[in-house]
Amino acid sequence: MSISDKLSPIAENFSLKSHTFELLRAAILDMDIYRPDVDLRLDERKLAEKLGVSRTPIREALAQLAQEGLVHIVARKGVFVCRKTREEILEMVVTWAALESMAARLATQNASDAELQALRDFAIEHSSDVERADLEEYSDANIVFHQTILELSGCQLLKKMADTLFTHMQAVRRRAMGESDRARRSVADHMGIIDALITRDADLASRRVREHTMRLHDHIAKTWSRIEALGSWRDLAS
Amino acid sequence: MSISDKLSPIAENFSLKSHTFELLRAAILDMDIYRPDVDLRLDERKLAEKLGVSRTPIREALAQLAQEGLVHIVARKGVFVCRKTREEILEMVVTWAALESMAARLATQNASDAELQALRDFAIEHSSDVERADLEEYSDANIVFHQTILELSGCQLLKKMADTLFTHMQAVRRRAMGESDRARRSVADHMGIIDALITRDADLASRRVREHTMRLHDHIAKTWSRIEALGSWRDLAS
DNA sequence: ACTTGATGTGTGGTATACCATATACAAATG
DNA sequence: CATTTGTATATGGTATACCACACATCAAGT
Repeated sequence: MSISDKLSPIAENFSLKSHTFELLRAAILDMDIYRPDVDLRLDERKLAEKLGVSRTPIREALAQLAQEGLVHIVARKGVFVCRKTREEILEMVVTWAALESMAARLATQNASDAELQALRDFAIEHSSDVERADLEEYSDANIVFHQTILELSGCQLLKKMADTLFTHMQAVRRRAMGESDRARRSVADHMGIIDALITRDADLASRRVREHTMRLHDHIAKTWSRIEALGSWRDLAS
Repeated sequence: MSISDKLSPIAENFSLKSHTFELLRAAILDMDIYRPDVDLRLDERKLAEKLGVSRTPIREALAQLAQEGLVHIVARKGVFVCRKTREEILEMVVTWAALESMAARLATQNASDAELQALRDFAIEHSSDVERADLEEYSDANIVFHQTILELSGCQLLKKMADTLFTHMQAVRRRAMGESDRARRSVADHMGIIDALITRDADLASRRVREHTMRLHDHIAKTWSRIEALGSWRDLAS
């Protein structure tokens, strides 16, 4: 191990573009875009000034964010943070269900007994979060649970696409996971999923994951009529 | 209908960036990136000169293409067209199966009888292509068939993500759909899928779509050992 | 009062200049 | 001859200047 081995990662693959991209991405995901009074417009020059860089890397980062669907760029009008409609959110959940149910199917085939056992232990351990009404904690565990299934599928693309959907729904999730009876149901669902995985029942695991996620879908469909009223960037297209 | 309705789309939402993006995208998808001798490097200045624009829109378009996974940008090294490994291609097929099987499930619920009947007619009509050994024609019909299922799901996100995967596999598909016995099997599969859709059997339709697509997966897994040898952009990361 | 047009300002789109690094090659050194 | 080091050049990264358009404001005319 020479000294160069330790130093090489420094400044490797760094650029203001990618740095700006990460920064803006995090900032956008962090903001509560569904509050009616937030300003969705992003001013390139102000962003450039705030970040202490020129407009060029800002614009390149924004182009990437637009490709990812986080912002919407209208030529000669401006760039706006994308506020998702209720229908778009529902579609994201459906697509997520599609990806994760396939992941579960693959996991029955690719995951080791040890990995599944570890997942089971983890789920049991955090099931008490719900009893203690520690929903914050459980929400995190819940995310880890689902990410683990994607991971155990062995298909990186499935995980990557699901992760993208996940981050898009981050602002939404803060509100979705609400009442403790939904959490309680969630715990039961998770145990059912794990059982199916451990018994290597691909069809059952796949089905249970799908139905579990679709319950979230139905819940959002029923309880979220208000986002609709806020409108989205589409209103700008006259 | 006033005259302004007809004229409004002119120059609406046009920018050299988006134009360049489309152009480069089409060009990349059109090139046969798996020939060992092709140059995967894209020179910004040469591209700018060829397209008669400055580097700025080129770079913004390239940033978007990188986000989509079509090219890989290495800081201060260059931008290279992404050559997919066999494993990545297989993962794309798996993910595609996940998306389309969910689409089929939804289609049993959302598609009208008329739409399914039209799909059936279309499939029957083009089943003769295989008999006539017109695989070119059948390949196109095959694509339309699958796109229609995505369409009938009523979930635009499913279709959009599947379409993205589709275009990524375009260069691959030219080689995959080969022997006529695979095409014949494909016809039978399609009819089975349509039957399941018409009888509104969600589980069956979903399963048949998945198994149909996974047959392509297994076929690629068996017959494509050579792409592996070509290497990819990853070789550039020393 | 309403419409229409001129004008000014702000913002995004594009071009270009300049900087830093990677790379190749040449020259120097042992 | 091998190794190293300087240097030239090409190329990507960044900053900046400038342009065109959108929009607001206001003035003039009807």
